[in-house]
Amino acid sequence: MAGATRKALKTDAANAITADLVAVLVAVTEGEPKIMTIANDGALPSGPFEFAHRSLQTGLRAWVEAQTGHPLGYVEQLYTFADRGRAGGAKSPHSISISYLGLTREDKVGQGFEAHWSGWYEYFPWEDQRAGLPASLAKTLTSRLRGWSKSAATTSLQRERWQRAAITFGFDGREWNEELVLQRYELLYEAGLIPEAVRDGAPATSVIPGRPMTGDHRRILATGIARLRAKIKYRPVVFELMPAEFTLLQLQRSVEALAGRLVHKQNFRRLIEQQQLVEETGAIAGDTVGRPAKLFRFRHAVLAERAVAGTKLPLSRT
Amino acid sequence: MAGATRKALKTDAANAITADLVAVLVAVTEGEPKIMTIANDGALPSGPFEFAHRSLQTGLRAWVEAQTGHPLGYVEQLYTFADRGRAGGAKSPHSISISYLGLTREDKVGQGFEAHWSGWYEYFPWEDQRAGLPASLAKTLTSRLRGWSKSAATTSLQRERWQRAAITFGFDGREWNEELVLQRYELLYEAGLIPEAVRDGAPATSVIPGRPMTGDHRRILATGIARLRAKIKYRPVVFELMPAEFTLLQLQRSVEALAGRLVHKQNFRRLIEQQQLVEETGAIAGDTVGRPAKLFRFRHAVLAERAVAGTKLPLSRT
DNA sequence: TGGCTTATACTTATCCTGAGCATAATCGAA
DNA sequence: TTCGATTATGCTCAGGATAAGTATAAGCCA
Repeated sequence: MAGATRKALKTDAANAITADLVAVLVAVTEGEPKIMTIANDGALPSGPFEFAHRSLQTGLRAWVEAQTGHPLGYVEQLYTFADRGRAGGAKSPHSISISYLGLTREDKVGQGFEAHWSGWYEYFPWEDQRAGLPASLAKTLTSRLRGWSKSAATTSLQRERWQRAAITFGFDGREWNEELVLQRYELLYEAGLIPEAVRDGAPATSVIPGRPMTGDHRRILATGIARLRAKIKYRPVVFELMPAEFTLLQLQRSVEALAGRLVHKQNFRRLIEQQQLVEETGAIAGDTVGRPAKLFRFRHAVLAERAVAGTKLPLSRT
Repeated sequence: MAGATRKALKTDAANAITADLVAVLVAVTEGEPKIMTIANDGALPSGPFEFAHRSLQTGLRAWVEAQTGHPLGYVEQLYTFADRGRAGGAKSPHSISISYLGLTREDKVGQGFEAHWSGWYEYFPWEDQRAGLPASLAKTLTSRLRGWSKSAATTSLQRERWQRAAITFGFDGREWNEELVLQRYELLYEAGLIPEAVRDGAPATSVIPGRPMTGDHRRILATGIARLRAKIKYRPVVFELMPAEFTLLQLQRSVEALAGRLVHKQNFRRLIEQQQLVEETGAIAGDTVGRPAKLFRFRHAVLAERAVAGTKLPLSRT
């Protein structure tokens, strides 16, 4: 073991690999969450980690800025995986993908770039539960997943499969858990219900709606969405996605867009205000219907004042 | 950008690197959290990722089993970083470290290996708040951190530094947050109060207690502890560290050992039981002082029944 | 038997959360 | 001008979760 450790410290040319940096870049515009995509919206932006980069994050920031023409704000690492077996043949040169979640505003993106913004629910239609699922999609999901369950060999396996589907998708009167984005994607993959599964060799059944992506990119996107949905509840990261000034309803709509579900308006306001996450600018929002709303800005001081502070979701059942 | 993407898909020999797998292996024995260490307890076990490994996790499992003689149970990825600049010269071959958190039981480790178990509080004495800090350590910490704050150039910078110290360490009557392990470590590093900082070029001040490690290993350990402390609250991972049968007090002691703080006994039991995390075995613990306790086992069924279930910490202020 | 230790059942006060009602302020159409 | 639609905002209320404490049970040992 000490031998193994020492060996790792030398250059081991035989085990040399390359590293790719993959970015899930998120913005929210008019209550819709967007992600930056390339390759005709079929891939997440990604670039190689090069020697010139001083660190992984530096590398990521460097080429994201080169792509969008604007600096990246909040960045956090998502996951690292080795993609042999999937992309490329079994004997292809090894490569590692290191994925990141980045938050910006859509208006920060420059012109003249191949990259552009797509709505993230195009890739995960079932994740948008704000208005409930379209009846057709709901029907498709349940019937296909029930079919998959039934196709298991033994009764107990069948029960197990259905239980898993019911938990992740909130069937049988269970609650919908918006954080299980990745679990839902993986379940659908296993069940062979998405194009990527068919591409990777699953029997070609009819596939459910939702735009696929190259390689593992939709899985990475799922990871990013899940992370973000979890994070807004205990860290004030939504504000990275908001303009400098906003109304409480705009803030609420952004949170709802990310979480994919509606929240109780009054309780939402109570939480935001009692946590002192925002302060009034004194100005009033123009061009609105109904009673005009006060404008607020994020109180950057909270970052220094407290270790934790989030936007809990006061969920509404309606 | 499309160019950059395509470039990443080819082998770029010039940017080839090697990847190391680093493990934070945790066990809890008699109410003390332990980690597996090598190199005279100065390093975490680590091994190279090799072509023979089908995936990163497979690689990790492979050589951990080779080291301990026993299979690894729960494993989760922690963080990936490129270590140029720190270890090795600026022009040394690039290498990436991918770190993992693994949970086992101490009795599972075989004999005849260099690796062995050390208490994790040897590396982070200030993280054990179960009996409060030893007065001497508490005094050292506050005075050194106050000194660091005072050494800032401007008054506002001084205030900022002290506020940060107060938040992460719970000074000035603030609450101690057991999850801020990494933030505390990084603060101490910045303040030049730990050996690693001096090694990396900080002015050689007198250093606070706590055993250092090679390279970034203590930082990785901090990441692992933080992750585990957060995770036990919403996923039933403590049970990975428990024997098959245990009393509720033993379970409580394990949780307290990991969290570094005490919990309210009665409320702890209520939480565990109402969540139906455990079931009675029917047996009674022997060789105890006081009234004998019932033995329990983990209800593995909860993993299938629910998406989330944790061991919330009913903290006691005493 | 009394004292020590741990286990376990209950009680209580407080705070948090979900939910709903009521009122205010604006615009536009009748 | 008034009514309705729409959004903003203040307030109440019931139920549940939480923190903390009290009380009792069941062993061991001197």
